[in-house]
Amino acid sequence: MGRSPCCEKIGLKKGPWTPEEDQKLVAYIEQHGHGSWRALPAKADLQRCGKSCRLRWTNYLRPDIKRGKFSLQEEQTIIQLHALLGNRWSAIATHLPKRTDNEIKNYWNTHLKKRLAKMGIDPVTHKPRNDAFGSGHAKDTANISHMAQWESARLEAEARLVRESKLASNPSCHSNNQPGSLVVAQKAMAPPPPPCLDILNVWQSAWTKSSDNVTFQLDDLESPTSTLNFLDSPMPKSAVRFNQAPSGALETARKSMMISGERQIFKQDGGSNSSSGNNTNYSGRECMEKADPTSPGLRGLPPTFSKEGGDGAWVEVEDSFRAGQSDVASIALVMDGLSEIFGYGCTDQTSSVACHENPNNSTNNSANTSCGGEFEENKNYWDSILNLVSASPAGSPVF
DNA sequence: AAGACTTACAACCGCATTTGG
DNA sequence: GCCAAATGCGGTTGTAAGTCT
Repeated sequence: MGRSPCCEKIGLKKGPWTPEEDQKLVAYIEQHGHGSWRALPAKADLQRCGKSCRLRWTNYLRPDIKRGKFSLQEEQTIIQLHALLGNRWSAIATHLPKRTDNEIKNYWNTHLKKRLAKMGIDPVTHKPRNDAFGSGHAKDTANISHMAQWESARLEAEARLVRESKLASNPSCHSNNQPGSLVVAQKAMAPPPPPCLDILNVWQSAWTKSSDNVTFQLDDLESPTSTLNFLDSPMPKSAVRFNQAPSGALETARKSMMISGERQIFKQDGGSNSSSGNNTNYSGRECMEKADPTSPGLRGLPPTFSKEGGDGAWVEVEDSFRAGQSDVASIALVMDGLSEIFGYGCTDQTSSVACHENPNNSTNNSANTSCGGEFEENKNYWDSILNLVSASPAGSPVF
């Protein structure tokens, strides 16, 4: 299907916006709202395409945008969320109130990425370079990068599911508390400890050492003989198992991972070529239905933030929340396909699941004791992630 | 002082996804 | 269900400002 240009290119201005143009755009939107972006330029007497107007508004002119230097906390948030989410700037931006995805992306590319690199940390994997598997061979590097991407996706999935389980277990939020998502969530509760937490400590230390708390002291971090106490970052079990994954399950998981829309989840899940998904308590479809925001259990959830400006804000919240729920559903599909790949079927982790499916079950509690070492070890990590999520001033439901 | 180089970031491009007729 | 428009998103580019030589 051919794609028509977003606007008539001829006669439309490009490049930096002038104050007059800004004024016209702001005045029009304040008076009428943006409505259709495509129709806006003509109505606002602007020689710009609608897309350009939209970008100018969302990235620069919107009144609820904070500009200026990023704080230490903002930097740490970006780093931590980037370790979880990768280059998903819009998702990261929802945790940084008044910062746009474009601004965060630029800041990452021009500041944070370089600093991490100077610290000897791979900004893609968030792991120290020249570690145990840093052989330098291109093939290995590619594998590591690939595995890191999957690991990142998995961490993201787990964070979402844990959050979902929190919601599901909160009776004040759910009129009908459904155990399904909890079961699925608990199934994902044993991630490897990420190195980013140590990185953040170093980051904070560098800020603290900084004389004026404004200039980052890279010199403190550059020495190859630094005493920086990075984790050893052993190859995660899941990553090791990655290469052993059945190709069918891998392909299903890959497809699921790409999915973000509910309709496509249906298509994929309902398709006859689905080659996995029989080893979880709830199928992706079932979980997706549970995650449907129109379902009674989720409909009662109130929006968690609002802003001046009326309906548009609420729509954003609703959309964000809906996206989060569909992501939970897609993750359920992923879990179907990845349970083998990422080792959820391994003894200790499934034990953890069993431990938490029924907290009142004494057998399971004892299982928790015996198998819960890893679970407990990672509890702090997840507390950190959840604190980060829940501490968002906007309280926005990103996951 | 001037040209080369670097940095920072606004803006653009194009693909993916969603929406509505 | 199909199609085109609208919108979202991430990667990339262009350029002004700052710094270096």
